Amino acid sequence: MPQRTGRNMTAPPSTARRADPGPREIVIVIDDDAMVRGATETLLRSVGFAVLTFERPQDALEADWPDVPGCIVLDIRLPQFSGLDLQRRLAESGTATPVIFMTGHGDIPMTVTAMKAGAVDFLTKPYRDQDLLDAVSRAIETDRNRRAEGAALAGLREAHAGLTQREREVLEGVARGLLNKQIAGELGLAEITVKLHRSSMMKKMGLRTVAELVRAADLLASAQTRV
Amino acid sequence: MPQRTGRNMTAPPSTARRADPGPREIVIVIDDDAMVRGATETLLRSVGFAVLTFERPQDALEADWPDVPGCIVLDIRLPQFSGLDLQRRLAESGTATPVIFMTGHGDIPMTVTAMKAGAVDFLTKPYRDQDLLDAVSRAIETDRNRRAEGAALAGLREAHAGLTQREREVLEGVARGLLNKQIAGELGLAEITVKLHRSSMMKKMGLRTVAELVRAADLLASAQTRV
DNA sequence: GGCGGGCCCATACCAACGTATGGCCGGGCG
DNA sequence: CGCCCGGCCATACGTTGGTATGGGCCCGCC
Repeated sequence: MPQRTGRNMTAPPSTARRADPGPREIVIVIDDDAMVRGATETLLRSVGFAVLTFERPQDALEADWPDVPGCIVLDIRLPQFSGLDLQRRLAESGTATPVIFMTGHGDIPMTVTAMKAGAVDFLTKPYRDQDLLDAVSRAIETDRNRRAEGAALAGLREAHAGLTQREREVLEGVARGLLNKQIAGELGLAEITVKLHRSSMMKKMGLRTVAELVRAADLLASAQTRV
Repeated sequence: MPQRTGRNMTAPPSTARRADPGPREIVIVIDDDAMVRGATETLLRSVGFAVLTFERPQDALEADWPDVPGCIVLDIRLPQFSGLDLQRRLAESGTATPVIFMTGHGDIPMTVTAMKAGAVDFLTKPYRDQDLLDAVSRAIETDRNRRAEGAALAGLREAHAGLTQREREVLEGVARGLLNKQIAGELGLAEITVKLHRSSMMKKMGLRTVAELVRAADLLASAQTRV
């Protein structure tokens, strides 16, 4: 393989504005210590991860990363606001990228808070390189699964948004296992009208069987209530 | 309300062999320090929990607790084997009762291991009484939900076990959204035969709609793969 | 041997589903 | 204004689902 310009990023030489196809996997590293940032970046790059480093968590929040599987590695003690704050803010902004904490002087309550908030791992400095690599690999695998589910859900939500109100009502009735006749009764419609909405709804949602519809409706409902 | 014999357990004066209706909620306390056991038991009883205390984790494993919502509170450092071992053994034996750790001299890696293994909380001594009570309340609530789901699942599994092989095959086909005709083709049967198995299966499973069936089948399948 | 249960199939009938076609209404839009 | 679209309903027809009834086969158990 020929060498690229300078960095070992796997990006085409075309436009360099934004990460277009982007790297395959990315690790966001946040630490106020430049030495740590450099060492961590070197380590992660050596095994093929793309890396973005930030000194301050605010910078990481404002930057937009490539939309590929990844994870965040950060010290729990950081300038401005703590790693726990960042974790919370990320969750609030809908970013569910897995978070790995590392710290040299953390305490147990802090650890418990971080883990309960969904951190996938918590490393104590000094840690072995392999420990970080293992944790990052697991976290990225987690993110990959999360993204697969999220993509399916996003497609469903988009299709659901394209439904008319009536179609949504019929969808809900079918998912509850009601007969067309019963749905018609609830909505004050004729049975034939329900059939029409139902047929149109199934087309728009790309569903072909009641089984698919039930699963899709449950996915939408659970995502609704979780948020 | 008249006072009972001596203890403030809500048990009828009939047979005292085993906890028949049992207390409403139970907390298992495991600690090698008799003072801690006593103090913790007093605290928990004062707010209405039933409490069982054990000095050694082995005792807790061998004892059988009343089958009511509850949780386990234990020190992470214990004689014979550690709290982490106990947590693992409980999981292996199918007991998913929530675990709360408390410790005076734990370290972060230990905390991380415990949390990743599913501990619901991790208290550091000295803790405030209220912290323990809060953690216990949350854990019991978790257990209550887990039990509600488990009971529903157990009923499903029992019904599923009562099906014949053919009925299970038909169930699986219906859950995949296949037509009776298609199921018949896959199984090399006549369509009418599939209808008969299907009808019998729905009766045995206590299901009345395809929607219910799909959800039941998915629950069974997910529980299958998780174990 | 009889008896029950699982398994298989056939005929028959009704209910529910799905689709097509046509008609009516109201509102937004070029 | 005409047109389209969403919503509503009707008739009609073919498919699928659900149940009942009756029959046959095999096997284990009392």
